Amino acid sequence: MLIATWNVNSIRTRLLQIVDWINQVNPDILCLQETKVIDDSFPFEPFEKLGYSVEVYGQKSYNGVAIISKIKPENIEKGFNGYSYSDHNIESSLEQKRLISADIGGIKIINVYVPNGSSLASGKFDYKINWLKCLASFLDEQEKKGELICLAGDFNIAPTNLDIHDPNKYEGGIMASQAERDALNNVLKGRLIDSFRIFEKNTGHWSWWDYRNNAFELNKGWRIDHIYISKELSSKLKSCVIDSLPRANLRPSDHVPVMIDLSLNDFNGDFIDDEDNFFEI
DNA sequence: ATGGCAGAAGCATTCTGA
Repeated sequence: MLIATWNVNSIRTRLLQIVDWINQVNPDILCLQETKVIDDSFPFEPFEKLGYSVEVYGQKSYNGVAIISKIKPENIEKGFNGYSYSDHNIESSLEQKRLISADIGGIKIINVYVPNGSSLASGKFDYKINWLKCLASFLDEQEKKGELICLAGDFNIAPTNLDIHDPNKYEGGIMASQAERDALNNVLKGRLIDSFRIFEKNTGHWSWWDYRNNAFELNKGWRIDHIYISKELSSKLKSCVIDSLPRANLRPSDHVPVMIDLSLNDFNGDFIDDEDNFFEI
């Protein structure tokens, strides 16, 4: 079962590129972030024509997440459980549309768009840390229920200095601070593992390149898009790849897809092995 | 320290992102 995540930076602007990518790769589940559209205006038809179910949680102009899945998702939840807010200074009525989760093929798929935080001195940074505390509470609740988890999305955090093209320049700053890494580790709590690092121990692998300063051409990127899975699923993990090719498209998203392949005995969909179609820069 | 590039809203320019 192929599970992918992609911050597309506007579903409407990127629609044809996303459909092309689906046709090439044939993922079973695709988690999208930064759809930037209200639910009534989401382009459902192109995905439904390809046989996918579409679940969305969007808002005007900013944020927005969606799950595209061959198997019909069940127990769809949009945002955090109410209890998660109360301890962490986030009003549910002010919630930004950054999380959607569902049960698919026996796994709890949790699709997140973690706030960027702007800079460490910004109020947005406090929001980011509080949002990650809510996410930790949300995962505690899933763990209590005994769920097998796949937590995928744009985390806006480089987990280690190996995940930054120039750590000397950026260490301690936004997306690379100890406070953010601590907050992320408090979500993972050792119960979730970074799929990509099962297979690749070296630096030089990025999922995001700034639009500015020819960052992609110079390969000055960051690895901030991640797929974390329950430890119990690790024996099922066949691969994790970053498909950097879409970043070379005309009018690309600044992020590229990340995808894992899980071999699940009880999965009743198609098994496609597309590893040969992926390249690392 | 700042800008650079991109998208949305909406029609000039501002806000936001990372």
